[in-house]
Amino acid sequence: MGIYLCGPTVYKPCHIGHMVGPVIFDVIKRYMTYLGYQVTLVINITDVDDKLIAESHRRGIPMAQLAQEMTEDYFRNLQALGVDTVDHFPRATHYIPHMIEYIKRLIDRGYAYESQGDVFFDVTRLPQYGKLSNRTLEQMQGEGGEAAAKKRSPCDFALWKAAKPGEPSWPSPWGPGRPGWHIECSVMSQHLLGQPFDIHGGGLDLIFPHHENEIAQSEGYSGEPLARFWLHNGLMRAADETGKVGGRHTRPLGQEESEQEQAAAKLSKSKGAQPFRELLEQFSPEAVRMLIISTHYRSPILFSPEELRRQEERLRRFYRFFEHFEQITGESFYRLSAPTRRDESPQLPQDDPLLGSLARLRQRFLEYMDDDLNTAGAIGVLFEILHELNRFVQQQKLLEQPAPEQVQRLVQAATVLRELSNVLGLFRQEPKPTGPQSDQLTRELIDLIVQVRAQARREKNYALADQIRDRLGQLGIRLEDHPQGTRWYFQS
RNA sequence: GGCGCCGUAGCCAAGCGGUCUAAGGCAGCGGUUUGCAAAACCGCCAUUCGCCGGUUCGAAUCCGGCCGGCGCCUCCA
Repeated sequence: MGIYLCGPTVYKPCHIGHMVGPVIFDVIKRYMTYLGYQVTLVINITDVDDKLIAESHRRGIPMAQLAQEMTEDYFRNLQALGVDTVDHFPRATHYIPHMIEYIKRLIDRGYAYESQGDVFFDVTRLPQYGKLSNRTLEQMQGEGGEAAAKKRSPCDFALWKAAKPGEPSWPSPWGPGRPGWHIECSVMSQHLLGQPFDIHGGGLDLIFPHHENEIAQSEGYSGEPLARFWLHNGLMRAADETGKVGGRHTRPLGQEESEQEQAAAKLSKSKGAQPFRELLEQFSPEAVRMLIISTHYRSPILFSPEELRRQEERLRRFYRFFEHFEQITGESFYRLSAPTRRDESPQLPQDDPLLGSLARLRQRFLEYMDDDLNTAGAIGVLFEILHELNRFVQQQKLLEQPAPEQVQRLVQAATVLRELSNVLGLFRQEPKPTGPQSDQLTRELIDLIVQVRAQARREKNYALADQIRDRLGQLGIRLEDHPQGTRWYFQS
């Protein structure tokens, strides 16, 4: 099974919006693999483009260097998020000869024409043009500006652009130039996955013109469909000035809309588009993954710091259990080995109250995933599983006096959580403390203070102990006293 | 103007014709527990799904209108 996702144009550091598609498709690949499919996942890198040229001129560095830097930024961010299921990251500039051959064939077949060193796709030759985005040539304005004069029809789009002085270029039968925006996806997807392949994905904003034009090129080239299924993810939007997440903005009837009430806007058009690596200084990558998959993939996601904090809070419920689990069993939850395939998952005894319940919850999780990748519903089930596990720990007093046979049942039950959270790419390793003050010295100093406080508590000097806890709390460090000792963590 | 999406509790969010007097989470409120907190556990927190009509034995779910929000319409994931 072949999947192709449109990746970034690497001219600026990527923001959180660029992470939505990769996380969703990472989950898709994980789930499909879990179901037993052999999946090849491709995400392309567009490393030649007008915006790259403009940015490289502005910064006074070669386009290739800019692209390399931004590609590395992109890879680092994907890695932080645990997106490690991608098989190929083809780069447009590595496919120039393929593209030239591809364009030549389109000209030969009468779908493209050369004009003053540019090559354009002739959309009038393809009656079905516009079928993906449900629009017709009559409805469209087409592109104005300087390119318009060279085109037969205003809706024709560039396959090859003649180089202007000072622009990076490659030799071609039509003179030195560079590829147009859409051609790399047609060429690289065909090269790596064949045509048609199974799923083509991208942001909702790419349906037109990008994907429409890919279809035109690919169908013009071979007469075959490009992809069997199209999957477009909702866009991430930034919350408004007030930081309010709610998009409804109810106000008393008759009251005028005030200046401040600006609606949430698309990230690329707002100041919410902070470089992703800066965001990671304040929030854990797992919170970002959680945010992305807590909404159905086709819906827009509202981004705000408040929302990410909420995700951190949700995750902490799981982390606390994992700590308890390790205390009880002596094993790390993160390293539990669990079935990696749906059909390898063992039958759990229906008559066991705990394990029978887990079996039903597991079933519900899978039903959600089968239903158009309802990750939000599936995560809801994960919380119900967590609740069952916590309840069992409480009822059996496993932290105080763990009976071996009950511990064994807990491990079996937790293995179900391990199996299912793997499918979502969650909890794959122990979370690192995040926050600007999370360096090692700080952590050791906090450990020291906590030890001193423990001594005070032993001496029943509760006034001092409480004062330390309060003051640390003011610094964003939260303490929890457990029978087994004190746990602390940063709270952003 | 054209094409399309959305409106569920204070907030986020699932639900897509009956099992919905609507999952799950955040926040909040009681209780168990705790030196006190926190966490965990027990319980509470939308008879109602933007508004108005219609279809149906039955609607948050389908249709129409209205109100409100958002995206795309040539280079944004």
